[in-house]
Parts: sequence; C-alpha cells; structure tokens
Amino acid sequence: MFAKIIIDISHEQVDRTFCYKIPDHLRGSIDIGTCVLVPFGRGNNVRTGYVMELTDTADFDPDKIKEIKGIATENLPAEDVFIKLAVWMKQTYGSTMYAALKTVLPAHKKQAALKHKYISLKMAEREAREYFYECKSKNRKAQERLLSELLSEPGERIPYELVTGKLNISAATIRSLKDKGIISVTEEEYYRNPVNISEVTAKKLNLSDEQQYVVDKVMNDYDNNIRKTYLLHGITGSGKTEVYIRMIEKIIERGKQAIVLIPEISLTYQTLMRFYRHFGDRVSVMNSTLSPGEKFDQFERARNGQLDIIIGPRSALFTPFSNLGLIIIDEEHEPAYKSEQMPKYHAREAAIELARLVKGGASVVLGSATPSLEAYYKAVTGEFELFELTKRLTGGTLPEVECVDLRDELRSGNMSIFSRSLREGIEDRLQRHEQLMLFINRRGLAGFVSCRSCGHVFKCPHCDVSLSEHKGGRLVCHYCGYSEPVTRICPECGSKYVSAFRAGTQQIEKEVLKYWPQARVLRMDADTTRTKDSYQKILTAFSNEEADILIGTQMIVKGHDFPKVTLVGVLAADMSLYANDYRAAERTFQLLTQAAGRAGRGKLPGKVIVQSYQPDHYAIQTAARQDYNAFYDEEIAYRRLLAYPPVAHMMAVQITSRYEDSGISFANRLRTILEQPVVAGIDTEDAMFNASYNHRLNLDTGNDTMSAYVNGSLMESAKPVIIGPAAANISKINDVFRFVIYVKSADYAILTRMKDKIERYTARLIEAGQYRGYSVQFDFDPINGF
DNA sequence: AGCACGCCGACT
DNA sequence: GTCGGCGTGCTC
Repeated sequence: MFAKIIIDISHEQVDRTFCYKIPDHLRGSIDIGTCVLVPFGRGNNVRTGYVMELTDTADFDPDKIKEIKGIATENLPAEDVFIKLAVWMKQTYGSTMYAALKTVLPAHKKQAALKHKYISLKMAEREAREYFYECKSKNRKAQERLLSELLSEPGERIPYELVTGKLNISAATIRSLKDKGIISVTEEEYYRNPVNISEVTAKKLNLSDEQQYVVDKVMNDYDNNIRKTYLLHGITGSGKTEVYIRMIEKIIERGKQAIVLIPEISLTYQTLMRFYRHFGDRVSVMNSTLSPGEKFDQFERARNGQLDIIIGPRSALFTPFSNLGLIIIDEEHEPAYKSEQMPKYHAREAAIELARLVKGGASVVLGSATPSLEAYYKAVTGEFELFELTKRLTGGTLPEVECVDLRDELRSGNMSIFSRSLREGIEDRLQRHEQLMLFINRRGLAGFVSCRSCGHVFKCPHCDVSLSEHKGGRLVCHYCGYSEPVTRICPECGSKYVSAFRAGTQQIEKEVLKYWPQARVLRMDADTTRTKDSYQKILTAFSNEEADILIGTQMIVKGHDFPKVTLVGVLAADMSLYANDYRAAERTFQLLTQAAGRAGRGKLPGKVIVQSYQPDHYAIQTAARQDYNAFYDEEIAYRRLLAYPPVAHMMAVQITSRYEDSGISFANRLRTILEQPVVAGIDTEDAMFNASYNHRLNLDTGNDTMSAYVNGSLMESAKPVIIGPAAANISKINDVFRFVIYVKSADYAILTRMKDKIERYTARLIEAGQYRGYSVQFDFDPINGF
C-alpha cells in the first residue's frame, strides 16, 4: 500500500523517510531498494528516492500522502548494487535500513562541493553600476552588497560560498539577479587528489613459482567466468603485495577495476608507495585523514572512470566502480575489518556479498600471514580456495625463538620483569650496537587475575573465559554473569602471589633505564603517538638508528622492516590469552607471530625471547614454531567443542537502558522472546521460521564422511543456545547500563530469524509507547566486546 | 536543497 | 493599498 522513501537530497533536514502511496499499476514492481520518482515539496518537483520500507499502514495524515510517480530507470548501476548491499546488511547484521544505506552510500553525505561555483558580472560594468545605484536608492540591501563586491574588482569572480556565507546573501537573491542577466553563476568541476605521484616508476619484479601460480590460477578462473574467494596464506616476507599488484594489472587489462582493503592506512605507508609507483594516478587512496570533500571526490573519480584502483579501509568497499572485477583484503584477520557502528558488518563478508552482486561478478582475494579462523575454516571446508606462500623472498632466515617460563624465574628468585635470558640478550645487543625491540602485549588488560607462582588463572566454570576483577571485590564472567568472591590465596598452590597483573610501557622503560642507564630508548604507545605524525617520526628515528631499544605495544609489530633489529623480547606473552573472549588465543597467536617476524629481517640472524607464565600454551608454542597449521588444528577443535565461531555462529543482543532495574527486566523479557517456541500459524514469518528451524534440526547427515562429520557437529549446535542476559563488559557508559544476551547456533539463518523477532517486538513496543530509554543492537560473530 | 508563504519597507 | 525583496519553515 505505502512505501517509506528516502529522498535523494543530500541535506540533513530531509535525511529521513517520507511516506508515499503505491499506485495500483506499480504494485508488485516496487520493492525495498527500488529507485522511484516521487513528487516532493510544495512545487511537487519530481525527485528520485529509494524505497526503504513497505507498509500497509500510513503513519502520516492520509490526505497529504502523495503517490509514487514511477520507477527511475536511468539509475546508476553502481548505486543499484549498493542499495542491494544495504538491504543485505540490514538483514544480515540487523540495523535500520537508513543506517545500512548511510554506510553503503557514503557519497550520500555530500558535504563538500564537487563543483566550485563562482559569481561574476555578466552585464557591462557601466550598466551594472547604474543598477547598483538603483538598488542603493531602493534599499535592496542584499543586491547592493553583492554588486558592491563585484564592482570593486570588475572581471573577477567571487566564490559562491563567500557570497552566501560572508556576504549573507540568500540563494533567492542570487537567482533573481541571475534571471535579470546582471550576474552569471559559473560552475567549475575539480577533484582533489590525495596522491601526488603520477609517474609510474616501479620496475617489474620476477615472481617466484609460488607467486606466479597464484596469479595464474586466479586469472584463469576469472577468464573462465569462475568467481570465488581465495585465501592467500603467506608468511611475512613471502611477497603477497607483488601478487596483488600483478593480479590488479591483469584485471585492469580486462577493463575492470580493483578495490584493495587494508586495515589501517597509517601503518602501511610503504605498501601504499608501491602501489603509487606501479599505477600512478590511476590509483587513489581513501582514509580517515581525508576531508569529506576529498573522500567524495575520490568516489566521483571512480564513478567517472578516472581510477582503476582504490586503496583504503573497510569503507573503501563502497567505491562506485562501474566494472569492479577484484577485491583484495590484505591482513584479512585484522579486527579493524569489523565495523563497530550499526550495522556491525564485517568487511570480509560484505566484500564477498558485493562481489556476488556486481555485474559479471568479482573475485575476492584474502591475504594474511596468520589467517582468521573464519577464513581458514572456509578454506579447509572448500568454500574458499587456499594458496600457500611458504618461501621468504627477502632472504632473511626465520629467527630462533626461545620460550622463557616466568614461573621458573620467580622460583629462582628473579622478581624483575626481565628474565635472565632476556637480560643477557639485551646486554649483548647493546654491546654489539645492534637494535632490539621490547614488545608488551597489552591486549586483554581488563584485569585478569592470576597466580604469579603457579600461573593459575581464575576462570568461569561455565564459559572457559577468564574472570575479571570488579570494584565490588568479585570476579565476574562477562559471558554468563557468573561471579565469585575474590580470593588472595591461590586455590591451586596456596601461594599468596595472586593479583591482577598489569604492566605498561612506562614501567618497562623505567626498568630498562635502571639496568642500562646509557641505553637510548624510544617508547611507542597511546601516550607518545597522540600527535599527528608522531607515529611515523618514532619509526623513522628508530630506523635511522637514533635509538637502541624500541618499546611498544601492538603498534610496533605491524609490518615494518628494521634490518638492524636482531632481538625481539616479548614480555608477558600470555597477557592477551586470558582476555575474556573466545578469540583470545587467536589474537595471541597473531601478535606473537607478527612480533617474531620483526627479528632478523636483515643479514644478521635474529632471535626472539618470549616470556610467559604459560609457555606450554598452544598459542605460544605454535607461534614460537611459526606453525600456523598446528595452531589452527588446536584452536578449531576448541571452537568446535564450545560452538564458537566459525564452527557455529553467535549473535550478541546488546541492550542499553537508562535504569539498571528496568534494563535487566527488559533484557529478561527479550530472553523470553528468544526462548519462546515458535508456534506455527501466529504469523507467516514465524511459521516460515518454524518450518525452516525444524527442517534444519531434523536434517539427515549425508553419506560423505567429511560433510557428515561437519553436519553432525553442526547439528548438535543448530538448536539455539541462549546465554545471559549478563552485564556487558563495560557495564555502564555515561550512566547508561549495558546488558548483553548471547545466542549461539550453527545456522546463521536461525539467528537472523531471532533477530527479526526481537526487531518486531521492539517495533510493537515503540508503537505502544512502552519503549522508553532502551536501545537494542545486534552484533553477529562479535569481535569487539560490548 | 528548493520552493512558497508571509512579513516588511517603499512607492503610488 | 500594492509591489517586490528577503528570511523562514516545510517537504510524505
């Protein structure tokens, strides 16, 4: 009957839906996402708009509702794809259509001028001057202001913004002067380009057999019209970037364009330069430091065919190329690919969906030295094609890794943060004038509590995650709400060395200077990198050997070459192991592997010393051996056992409330909604859900052993498991209380259905005016805690 | 954004 | 009274 439509005007005041009637002859051909023509405003000017919602009831004065005029046919094909992507996002991750649309159409917010408008005199100067005096005498103040400005510099043109801004002249005044032929408004298009290199200077490197195989396979598939997702698992230094560049070259030869996603632009400056040197001004970059205008212009350049490649963070996915052929996601495992705003989409999944939606389809290439469990799982099960790059091209050998047991150190009376082995190593490097890095793993510093004598960590008995110490003197589990009182005596060994372990970069710096006052130390953490270029400055200084020791957090282990570094010390490697989420081991492995990859990149052999209280933990052991497959096997078994992603899926229902009590009771009400057995016949959607749900539960396992096993394992967890509500990880922000319910199921579609149920419930509450001070958000397969 | 409505000063 | 510029507010 009615359609809620977003009008295609980039202005905040009309940035919402308007309700229109669907005429009979258009019924059936209008769906969510359809681009329609509608009369808008007092003049009933026809504008394009996007259908966001179809409803049977109008929430507006029926007499004032206008009819949809028709369907916009000359719509940009790229835009169409993005509307579909927005619909997919809304359905997959749960958000308003408007939020999904805003995410996907960044060009929609056109704050910056694509064209610069100028105002100049059209009339001859003498005539204009006469008119100016006329205005003066007739008290046409606005016209007088404008003309006086124009006549002060005849022949000059004044920027339009200056006229409407500083001179405070309304558009109506300008229009009337223009209609009288006194002034003319000229528009000049120009694009800002953040890349200032236009020469192609890179020389072609010879690919190794491994690299060449990947390029050939992907391109052969492409030419044979096979579109799929590839996972490129290549150890650090195995030349992934060169593979990307070669594939992009070939995609461009076929008249297609490519998107390259990278986690954080500031961290990969060298990589960026390689792309610039290869593709000159056919490549552009998108990142958060660009102004909205620059961002908009890059999208326009892409739309107009001036670009072949865009490099940027996850939002670069929404670049409106007309013939997208390839999407590359570098460092695919990085958590930055998951959006923290609604819709909480994952760039990897969104890229795959986008590749499916674009005309002719696109290929997706994921690259990482330490692939996410998600990607590797899909590679193992055959959904992605796996490539391995096993040889280091940079020549350096893999470093020797030594694991130190900090419990032993304590037992032999060493209370310092440096083990004897690490101290010797530092001493040695300082004497030989070689460089070293000290890496503190600060992930998961939420205050896990452990025994420094035996390494015992306090864990939740139901969830296998560590407990966090809360102010109230209790240890609390953030997954299920379990809590127990804090004890200061270890239940395992009876020692009194139980504490929430904390250590920061400052303490390490202090400690270093205590032992080696002559050492030149650089420290890199959130404090020292607050200003704009400080990050690059510190790295450059260290690279120029202005310091002997670089101390830092995660930041220092990402993809930088320091040939003089021969020792990397990892202090407290297990800090991130007991973060209270199921991805703790995966993150630890990734960080340690990256840290280890920093040593011995030049001619000198490297050494890594890993200190931890749990040196036997598989994440530490496998990272020390640089053995991804062994890590994967252990980790996937754990995920399977506890039905965590990627084996099963997990939906976090995140609830906020102004009041603690009503928040809890609201959360509990949501739980009962989630628990309710779905009775067929209540409504079609629920009936459909019920059918698919039962169908999935009764599904028989196939004959094939592998798939039978996978299905069998999935079968057990297809029935949704509801955990909570519990207080969120951060239980209160700005006096708003936060709660979370987790639902696990092997079947993503079941979770989606449950999300829809909640959405319908909250919609009903809103209608009844009983939804005061709450908000509900969804996070599927969450990466960041709530 | 873009349009019309209505207020207000100036002129018949 | 009337004409026309200019600011304001609304758009299904």
